Amino acid sequence: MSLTIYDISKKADVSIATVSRVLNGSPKVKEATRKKVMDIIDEYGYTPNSSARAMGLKSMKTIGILCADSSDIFLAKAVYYLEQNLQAHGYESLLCCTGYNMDSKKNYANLILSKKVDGLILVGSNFIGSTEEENQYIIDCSAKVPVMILNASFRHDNVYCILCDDMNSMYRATSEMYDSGITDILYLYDVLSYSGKKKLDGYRMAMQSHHAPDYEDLICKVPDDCKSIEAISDYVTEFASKSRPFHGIIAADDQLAIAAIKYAQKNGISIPDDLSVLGYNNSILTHCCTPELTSIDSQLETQTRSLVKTLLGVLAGQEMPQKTVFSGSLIKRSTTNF
Amino acid sequence: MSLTIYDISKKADVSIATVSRVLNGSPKVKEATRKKVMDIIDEYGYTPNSSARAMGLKSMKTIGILCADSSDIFLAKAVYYLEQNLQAHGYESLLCCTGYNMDSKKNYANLILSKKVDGLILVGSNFIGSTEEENQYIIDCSAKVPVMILNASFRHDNVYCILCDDMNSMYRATSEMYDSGITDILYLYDVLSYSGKKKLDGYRMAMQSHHAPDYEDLICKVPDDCKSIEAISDYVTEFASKSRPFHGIIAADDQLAIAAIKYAQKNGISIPDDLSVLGYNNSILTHCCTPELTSIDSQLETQTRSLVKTLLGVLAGQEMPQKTVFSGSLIKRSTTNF
DNA sequence: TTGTTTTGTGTAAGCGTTTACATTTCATAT
DNA sequence: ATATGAAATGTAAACGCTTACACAAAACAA
Repeated sequence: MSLTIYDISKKADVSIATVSRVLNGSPKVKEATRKKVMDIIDEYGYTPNSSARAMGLKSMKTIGILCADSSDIFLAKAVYYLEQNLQAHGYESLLCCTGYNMDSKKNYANLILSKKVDGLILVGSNFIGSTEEENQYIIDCSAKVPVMILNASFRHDNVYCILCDDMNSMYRATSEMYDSGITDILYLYDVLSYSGKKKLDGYRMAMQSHHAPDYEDLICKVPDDCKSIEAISDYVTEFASKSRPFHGIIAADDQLAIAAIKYAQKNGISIPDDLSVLGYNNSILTHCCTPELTSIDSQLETQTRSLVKTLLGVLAGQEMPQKTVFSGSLIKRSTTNF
Repeated sequence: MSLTIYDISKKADVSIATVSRVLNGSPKVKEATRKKVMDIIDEYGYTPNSSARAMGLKSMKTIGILCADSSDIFLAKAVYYLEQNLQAHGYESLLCCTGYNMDSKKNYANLILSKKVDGLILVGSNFIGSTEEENQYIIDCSAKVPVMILNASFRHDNVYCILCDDMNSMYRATSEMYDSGITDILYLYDVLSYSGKKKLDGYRMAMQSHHAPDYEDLICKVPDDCKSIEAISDYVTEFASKSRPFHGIIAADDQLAIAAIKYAQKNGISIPDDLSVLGYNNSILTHCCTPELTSIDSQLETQTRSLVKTLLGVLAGQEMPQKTVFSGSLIKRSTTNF
């Protein structure tokens, strides 16, 4: 059995309060005592029990992280950065992957409602907005702990959002492609999460403001059952066979963009001469294809740093901005000419 | 402030023991009482405090997961599967990313030694073997909780290993390439983790058993500072300019293989006609390049399922196999001819 | 009825900490 | 020496839960 603070106190011939003080770096301990206690601790290898500690402190020093699927390249990066940041500030993280089917939200109910966490981070915009019930859920959580949302906006007390201005980023990127002379741009997306909607809005806004005709015909939604790159590229092929010609594809994420590249390659379309392709997220996938993929970087690392900073501020009782917006930047590679 | 079991007991006009029993599904509660308590709980939205619960139960129902970098594609998948499996069995997971620099092992010391976890999972073979001191660390941990190691072998009491027979997988893949007529095969690797060593051994063994001449000259270690795909492919170009010709590249993981493909493309070498390329892990990257990458699948999902099953068995006091080995399978795509 | 199980519920101790408050020790000023 | 206050340490309650044990109620047998 593990040693307790009590065992240490006896061995060191002091009270448990003193041991606790040493452990917590209280200034009111004589140097000699501190050393004596520390020596015993080192010798016997005592480590505090954090459940007990949590009871005493009424805080777990733990943050819950909810994300749909931590094996998704983008989300995995986000989770990783968050984890690193939290750890650097003495917090642990409790990861919980909810999956995309929102009805199984009881899954993560467990975590949050067991309220051992001091705060909650929702990673990815797919937590927002599908149904009223879901939003209510976030509100309920925010009643117990501060809720941080990465990559989506949600206005409510005790809810803080850190995000990239996806709409604007997409607007600018689309405009840039348009201005370079490509006026028939296909927009490729799958699920319409919060940020998914914003991106689509950005595309639409850009096309509209350039008076592009009938761009709605070039908006291609990949069916839900097309998950693999191959299936997506097949779907694009099918879509292209029925739609009017296009010379640009803007995809809602890098994986879709890769599928677009595959589509072009299978159909003998040359990139970027006959077709420009643009991805989103600037993930490692951009380097894996040939030509390498132009993509929009949403500054994920900066966002996560800001998120943790905000969260710590909130936990410390400070007033913090409820919404922090970063702007994405276009990383030009070889699937585009501009 | 959150409600406690005490509040509920008063509202329901029963004792806290009864509430606790209801909560824990004890059979010795009258149906009427159970309903009364449940109604109150639902009405007021009580949720148990898991720190307190952990103190009572002397178990956190939490498993610590240690991995170097959860944003690595392979590790992220592993972590995800583990998380899912644990959750399905009522356990939570505490993720801790240690980074690759082992001297900062104090980082994860925190986690384990705070022993709130019921078990520990080490994800990835880079936890094993570099130094004696590191191994000692694992032994120390295993004295407190069962230690599960994914993807590496380590023989010790209370340590359980689940892994893929990387050596054999690599041996078979190399042999298959060799037998297809490609006898000058370059082996590309970066860090030599436990499984990294095994893979290299497998390559060597295959080359040796086929009496391939001077294959040691074709073993290419990427320097530690070559992290990006681009840097790696440049390094391969440089290596190739000095080495004798080769017509196959076997890489220790998919990312290295992608870099190999990039090398070929930059130098006008046609894949698979002039050069066959083989990756490892069968990650999503295999679908991103053109031609698509032949790779070895190490059955990660099966492994993780087995790991969790073993862990739960150990926690339940059952006798469990200390070592479970799966074998990888070659997934043939278009970077190879065989 | 009375005694004997069986079943359901309550009481209280314990889990390992933190910390307000009480107490002791010690240095300094008188 | 003695009083005084500061510094160091100890005592004990609290945190919210589980559970062994004690006890009461209900069900059954005689």
